[in-house]
Amino acid sequence: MFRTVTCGELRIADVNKSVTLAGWVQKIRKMGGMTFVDLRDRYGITQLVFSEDTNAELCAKANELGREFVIQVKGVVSERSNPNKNIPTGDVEILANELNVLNKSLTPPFTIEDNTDGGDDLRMVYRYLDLRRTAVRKNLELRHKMTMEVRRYLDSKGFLEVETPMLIGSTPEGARDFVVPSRMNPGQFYALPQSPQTLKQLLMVSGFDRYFQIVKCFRDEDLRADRQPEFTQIDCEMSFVEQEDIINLFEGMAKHLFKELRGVEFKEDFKRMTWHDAMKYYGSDKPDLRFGMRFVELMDTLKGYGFSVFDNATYIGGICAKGAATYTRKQLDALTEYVKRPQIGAKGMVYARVEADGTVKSSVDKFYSQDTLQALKAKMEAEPGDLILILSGDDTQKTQKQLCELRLKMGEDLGLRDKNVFAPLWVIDFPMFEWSDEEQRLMAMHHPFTHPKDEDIPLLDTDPAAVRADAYDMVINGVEVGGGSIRIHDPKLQAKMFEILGFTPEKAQEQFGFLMNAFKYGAPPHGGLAYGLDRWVSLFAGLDSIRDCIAFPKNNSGRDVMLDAPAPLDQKQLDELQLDVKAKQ
RNA sequence: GGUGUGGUAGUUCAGCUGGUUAGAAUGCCGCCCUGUCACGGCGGAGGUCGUGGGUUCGAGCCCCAUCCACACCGCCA
Repeated sequence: MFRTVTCGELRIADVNKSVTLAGWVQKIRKMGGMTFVDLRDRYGITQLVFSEDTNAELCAKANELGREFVIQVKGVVSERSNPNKNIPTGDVEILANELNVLNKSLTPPFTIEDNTDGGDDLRMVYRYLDLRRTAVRKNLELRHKMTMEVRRYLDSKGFLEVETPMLIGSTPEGARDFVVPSRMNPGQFYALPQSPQTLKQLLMVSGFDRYFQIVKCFRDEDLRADRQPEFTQIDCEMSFVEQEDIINLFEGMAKHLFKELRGVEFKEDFKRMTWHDAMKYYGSDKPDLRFGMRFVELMDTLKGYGFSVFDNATYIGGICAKGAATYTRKQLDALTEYVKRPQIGAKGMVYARVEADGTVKSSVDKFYSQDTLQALKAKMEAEPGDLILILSGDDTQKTQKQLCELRLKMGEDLGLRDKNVFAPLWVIDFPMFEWSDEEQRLMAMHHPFTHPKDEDIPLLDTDPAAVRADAYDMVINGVEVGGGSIRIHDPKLQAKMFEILGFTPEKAQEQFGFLMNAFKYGAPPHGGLAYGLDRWVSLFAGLDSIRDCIAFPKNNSGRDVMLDAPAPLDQKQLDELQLDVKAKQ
């Protein structure tokens, strides 16, 4: 045994015990005749004391230690004369009588502390050192706890965890696949799953009526702070259920997780909002409901008064920022610049302040009488001290998206996006399809197996773009933490979907024949959902990036800077795979 | 594919209108210090200013190209 106790467990009650500890040297404080060493492992920090009076030779040895040396210490637990209230072990220290250096260490390139001096880049290169830091380790501990609670909850509800293969076939639709060449089948490729979607549906056909899996998924698309090329889903599917059953069960799971991991109890049902309302009032299919500032449509109020920008607009919308009338001209100009950035793309912004006396002062005063501005105030339900911000444009959806960005920015600036406040909701009734300019055809908004709303099925023939789906997303604080749908289990309806999506019957058979054939053998009605584990954990941990809750994440361009992957292959490997690599342009 | 921000000591950053020997903090090394816990004191070492080119009497600073990182747009059923 290298140790009898960890560095986080000794207390005042342990005084006079002889113990052996092992861990990393966090810090050495030399005081002349005595030396203090902070010994760290993942459980905590324990102070070791070496004194010239007691053992000069041992004290000299301790003075030779460096940061991150791995050592083993034997000694006696003793009460401190000066306790440290900041750490749980602060009442005791170890009077060392034996010191073994198990391994030396180079000086690490950054400090292993909560407030490290290391930048993101460097910490990723030395991720194994970064993971020694409490702040990062806590995130992985939370992740562990979360997967344990998920398994506990779903097991209690009768779900079976079933593994599905990582090497599967490429499917059209959706994201770009990561592919793996097959040596035994030259010129052919596996694809890594974007999700186990079709496999879990096959499990439903097999009669596993409650399935789940905590599983890696792979999508070869450009990355963001909340997107990794490989990420983890809590993937679930159920048979003999309707949308309501799924929503209830997984809302229950969300509540369970909030309670167990954050101590937050939701007594009420989560809000539900149709996709249509989410777009209308928030300009987003994942609205952040931690604050108000709902959009108010102002076409009737402001159009037709000679202000050509509004007169020519097909959409005019405003938000009311409570108490923000104190914004200076400089701040308003900065906001205007913000929405005019190419990423947002607004042409400009109109603002109106409600003064203390109730009058409205706007940036377009010369076009509008005070009466009209008072009508604006009434429509916006604005009060003295409020600031009204207005965007307009000739593309309703685009303008609403811009207004959404402005709303989020104002929410941020006014401190309304508190990380310790959670506002969950279900967004329901998604459109079945969306038009793709690139492909010049309708694409499935969720995926091609999504069941249309029964009452909209007739529209499949007449107006497919108007069809709504039995699809639902769970959104918390403006983050899509999960989503799912009722699936089609009728092969005829599925064939019709493929037809609308532009598949010939032959192509559909080639790509999805396995699924459609399976459905011929008695597919139960089924549906499911997948939660994004990484997003949940980062939400619970209050992180800005999901990278911080992944042990070994990839950077912005999909590289693992620690392993230096991806990398070229040896010619020998390429030959085996019968692959030719084009020279880089 | 696009937009923006950044790249200076081991690390995090400052560096003015282009002008002497490029600074601070922290880390590291040495000496001192017997109750520290962000210990303290004194001293020291440490630089391809991302890379390549250009403008200039003179470039960390200006221009062009390029690489890398981060954020975002497109993209991500």
